[in-house]
Amino acid sequence: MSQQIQNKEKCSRCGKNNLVTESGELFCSSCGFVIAEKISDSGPERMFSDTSVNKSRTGDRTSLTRHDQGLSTIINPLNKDASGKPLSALMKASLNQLRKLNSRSSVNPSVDRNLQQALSELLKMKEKLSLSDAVAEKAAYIYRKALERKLVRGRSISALIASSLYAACRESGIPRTLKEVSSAINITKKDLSACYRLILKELDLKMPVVDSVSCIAKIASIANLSEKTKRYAIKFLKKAEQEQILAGKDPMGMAGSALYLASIMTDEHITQKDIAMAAGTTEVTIRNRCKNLRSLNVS
DNA sequence: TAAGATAAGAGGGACAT
DNA sequence: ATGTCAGTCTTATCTTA
Repeated sequence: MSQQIQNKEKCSRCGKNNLVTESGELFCSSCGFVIAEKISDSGPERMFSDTSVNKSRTGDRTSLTRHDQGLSTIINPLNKDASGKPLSALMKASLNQLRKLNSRSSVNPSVDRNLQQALSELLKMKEKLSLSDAVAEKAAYIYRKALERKLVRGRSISALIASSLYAACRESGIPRTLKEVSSAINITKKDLSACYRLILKELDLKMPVVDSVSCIAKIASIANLSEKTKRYAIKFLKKAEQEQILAGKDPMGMAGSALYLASIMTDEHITQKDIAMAAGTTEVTIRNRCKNLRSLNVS
């Protein structure tokens, strides 16, 4: 899902004409300079089943705040996914079930109430985590599927909607950690991850592994690191990928360590503590990952 | 003060029972 | 369904340069 979209502007650092947007960040594919984060995705993201097709992307809120007026807007009848590709037969089938659920829920006060509460929580989280509408839409969609599977029974709405949002982030390749999401809605990381795994299992979702390279941009901007350092860090990660030492490791930890080692090479002194803070992990983890990474020869 | 080392504890996956 | 096992990450504490 992480398609790159070319942009016409020039990079303000290297001047080249290679700006792309990916994972909600606008950056230069030549030098890696990040021009803006959290920009709204310019790709196709919604289709409308009603007649008002020409709504501006940046205009009014649409389906998210209209849960009480008509759920049908969120599931378009075209059987296309967010990027406009046709859906698989399996997806079509589940969409049909979902439409049935929607038509039923308008006369089912309990489901309706649940949705209202979940969506208002979702909006809060979306603001706190600075996420795009597209991700929120995706999260709402996942949540409805979870509702349909009766996954709320015995679980808190907060946990379920939070894990839906986390899943949406993962699917979109936007780096948000379990920790960030869980603290945005005041549930424990443990609950969130348990709920997230349940959703993956029950809904049979397949998530891409978090790309540690995309974590680099995030950490580096928090820690104020130079482009040069970032480039070295990416080299480290590429090498690490070849050597297959990335598997099973926390991507934020890997990215943080790569940046740390890179910052030594570029004489850009940053402490392990600061890196760990920026990466949302601990110094110990940074050190352990560094041990793995040090055996690699990157020049 | 920063970095390295060590140990205890938690949570989750794989696998067997 | 439940238990065990190996591997990972986190937290806390101590040592080293």
